[in-house]
Amino acid sequence: MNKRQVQKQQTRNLILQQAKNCFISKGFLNTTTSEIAAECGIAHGTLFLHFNNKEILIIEILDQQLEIISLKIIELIREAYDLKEMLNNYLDFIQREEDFFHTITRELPFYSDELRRKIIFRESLIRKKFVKAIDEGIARGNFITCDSVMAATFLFSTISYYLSLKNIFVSEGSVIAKFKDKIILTFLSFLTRREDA
Amino acid sequence: MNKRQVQKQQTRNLILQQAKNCFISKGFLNTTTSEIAAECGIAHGTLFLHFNNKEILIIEILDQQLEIISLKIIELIREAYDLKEMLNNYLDFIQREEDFFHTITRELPFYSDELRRKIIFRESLIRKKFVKAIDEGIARGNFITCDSVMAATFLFSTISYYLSLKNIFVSEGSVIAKFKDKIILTFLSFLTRREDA
DNA sequence: TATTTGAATGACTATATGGTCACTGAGTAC
DNA sequence: GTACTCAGTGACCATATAGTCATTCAAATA
Repeated sequence: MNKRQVQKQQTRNLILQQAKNCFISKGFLNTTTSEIAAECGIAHGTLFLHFNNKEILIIEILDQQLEIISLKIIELIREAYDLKEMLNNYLDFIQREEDFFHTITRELPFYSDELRRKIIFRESLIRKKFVKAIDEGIARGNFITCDSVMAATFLFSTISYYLSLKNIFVSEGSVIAKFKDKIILTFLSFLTRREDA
Repeated sequence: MNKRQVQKQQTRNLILQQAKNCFISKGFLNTTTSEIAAECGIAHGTLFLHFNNKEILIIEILDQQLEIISLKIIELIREAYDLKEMLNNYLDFIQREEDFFHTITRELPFYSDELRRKIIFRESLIRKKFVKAIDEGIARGNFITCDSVMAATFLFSTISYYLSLKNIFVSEGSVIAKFKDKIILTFLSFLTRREDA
């Protein structure tokens, strides 16, 4: 690569980096291309030299982030030895990247079909692990018999609910931190079969 | 009321009526004031003669609708003799007004604080009825002991989830109709204590 | 009938924002 | 060293949309 190509690559990376920061803190919908350019210290027009339009930029960043994040999550889940620990690891991770998840969850209903499909696909991979864990619990007789897919939907919906309306529940700090224990406890009490009492 | 006052009132009502239709079918955020005016067959400026700004118009309509709807729901719930029937009545009603609920649920995270507070408040009244029903079930020994508020959150989150992402689950028709039975069945199986099997 | 009132008009403004393009100047190729 | 290339520029454009205001004309009033 000659000087020019290196420079171009650097600018491209700079845009991706700054855009990611903007998107995470303000959301995809509320970040303007001018803002991103300003944040990078480049001209507004330069941005469109590297990315034909805003949507393409968003998709590239989202793809990148989703890939990284979903792999990490699946890794964390795999390390767990039961549903409780899986949930713990999962929620811990979401908490660490809460701004990102807050943005995605809140804006999801407004994304283009393509963007939505990408997000839902990644989530479905993670969700499958939970469904499998529930199925195993049922097979072992530890959990009540129920529709495991629907059970997972109850779980993921609840997490999404807290994430998307985060501002209602906490003025600052993490919603997930605040409700993690209760979510886990309640969900497990839903599933767990008790003979006693 | 003289002719002028009558005319003014009629125009005002016309705006409220048409704006409501627009808002329900397209959402509050995606409906423009010009559209509403066009739909009413009045000049754009006339709208601001009756409502100082868009937000005020939205709030008035939302207040109206929420009041009507939440009273009806509470009525329907009261008629039910157990949680299952409550849920059935509740979901039937949501299904009938699904466009409205779809819009509200999807856009909620983007509303102003005031708008959000109004919606959440109404929902909380309905939610309380369910919490109470769960508490009674627990007291009677029919339901497992659990955090009833959290249990209700799982329920309402799941309903919101299907409503807000409706387009993913059905290309046309009602999401609620599609998932109603499964939601009820799963939620009840979560709560119900079983000694058998 | 003459004067005042006020509902309604619609052209206009202000602002935001995604995207374009003619131009510049440093880097590259010969 | 000269001609060419292309990353970068920033003024500009198109569009959307909430909100304003001077003007109009029918209704109310005296």
